[in-house]
Amino acid sequence: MLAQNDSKIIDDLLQLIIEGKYKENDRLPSENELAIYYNMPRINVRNALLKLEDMGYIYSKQGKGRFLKPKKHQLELNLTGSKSFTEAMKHAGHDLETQNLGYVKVPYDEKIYSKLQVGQDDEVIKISRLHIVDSQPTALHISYVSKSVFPRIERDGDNIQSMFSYYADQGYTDFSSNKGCVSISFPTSVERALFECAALVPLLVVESDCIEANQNRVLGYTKIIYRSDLFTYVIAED
Amino acid sequence: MLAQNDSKIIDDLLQLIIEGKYKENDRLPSENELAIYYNMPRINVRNALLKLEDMGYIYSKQGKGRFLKPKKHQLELNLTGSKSFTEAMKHAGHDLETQNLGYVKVPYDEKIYSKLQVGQDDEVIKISRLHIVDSQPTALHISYVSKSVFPRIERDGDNIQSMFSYYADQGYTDFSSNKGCVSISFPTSVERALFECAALVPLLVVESDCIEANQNRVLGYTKIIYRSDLFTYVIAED
DNA sequence: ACCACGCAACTTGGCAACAAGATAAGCTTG
DNA sequence: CAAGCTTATCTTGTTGCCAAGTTGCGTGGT
Repeated sequence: MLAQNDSKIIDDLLQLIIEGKYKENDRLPSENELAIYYNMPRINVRNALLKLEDMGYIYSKQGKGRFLKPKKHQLELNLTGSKSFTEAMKHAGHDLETQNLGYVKVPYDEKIYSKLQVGQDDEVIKISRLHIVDSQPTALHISYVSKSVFPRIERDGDNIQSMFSYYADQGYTDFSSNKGCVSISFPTSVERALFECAALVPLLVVESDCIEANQNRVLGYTKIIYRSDLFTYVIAED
Repeated sequence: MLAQNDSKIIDDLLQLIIEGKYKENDRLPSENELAIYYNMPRINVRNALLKLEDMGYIYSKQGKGRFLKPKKHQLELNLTGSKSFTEAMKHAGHDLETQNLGYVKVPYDEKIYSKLQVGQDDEVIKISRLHIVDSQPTALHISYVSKSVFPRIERDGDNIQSMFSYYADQGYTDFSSNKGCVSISFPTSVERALFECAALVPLLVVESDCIEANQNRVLGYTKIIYRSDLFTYVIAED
């Protein structure tokens, strides 16, 4: 599909949307109107519009039409900041709720076990929390910790809200998190359900270790998944 | 489209692809095979596969089948680094070529003019360069400078390879770039052609000012657009 | 005059039938 | 026997038709 047949219409509509030519919940031109205007079969127009819907820009109602989805207001997030996500959101005056999604024992996985610097005979627990900012699910924190470092994790797992607080509770007071690797991915259907987002909304994934300062021991490995369309990320010192 | 009919198949295939169950250029199951397996009409399977194609994971050949697209090897890029993109790539031992895509005078735009701190009567020039790393277009640098700060820009515009070098050439030796705002977007058809990428490959956009240290004057405003699937971004000190 | 019903003209949603390209097996012909 | 053509059967690509939901207008009865 080198020369795509629906790229022109996507370009045009996207530009109109980004320029703000449509207001929230405005009706877009119908499939037939666009088909006539661009002189192409309706199915191509339709595919273009479905793509825009999957990207999260518009929604559709059978029998009525297609409409501009209200734009979520953007949160500002400092990727280089030393503040945790929780602190940063609260500091910016947002209403924050954290849902603990429970924990599971993960089967042996080379990448995760080596990140935690534990042997294959150790047990690794995965703890997931969903952060809801101003009633909007925005970030999913997935942390991996080993049972050897946190023996009581299976008792505490369901109640943890912030990993950093838990580390401190367990006696690890001096630790640092090296914000590490950033990548972009698309949501799985589970993530899509949690974030209440469309299928093609890109996610920004930040992976980082948390290292205890004194003994240089790895406390945990955390993957933070952000809905990329809700944030403007900032790279700068605090 | 709350309950999507093609999400299961996308989930499954994406997991198989990411886990590496298919080798490069391996043939995936045909539309009919998947339709029978998932017990859904072929068109739904087809739409799912087209989505994967647009995401850049697979390619198709009429009459033959669908195949796993070879994965580009990932470049490492330090977002917080003080090195310029050019320096960073060369330093990592990559073959780098920069194509100057020419310059144009831009019509008045509030955001750009205010970023450059120039009046509406000033002229602003947009200079675009495409960076090709190991024969692969990877990043697009778009810089805006004003004619009042760089009077000779229209003579030099076509030959600039690196903005930083040009700033230095023009006598501005002490300047700093605050890597600022990061966001994710999708390519326009022009960008898609330049990057030789699929329609739904997310782009990572980094916007930054360059400020002259002595007089605190804004030299230029630069937007760097990266193909997000070619990089693993790193956030850390050099 | 006014209300109710129905029909017509729109909207998006879904799908089946057909077209076109590729490949391999089998038949025909020299 | 071998070369070349045909055909059957795979693959993906395209198109057109009909279903379903919504709205509004017009008509007919009260």
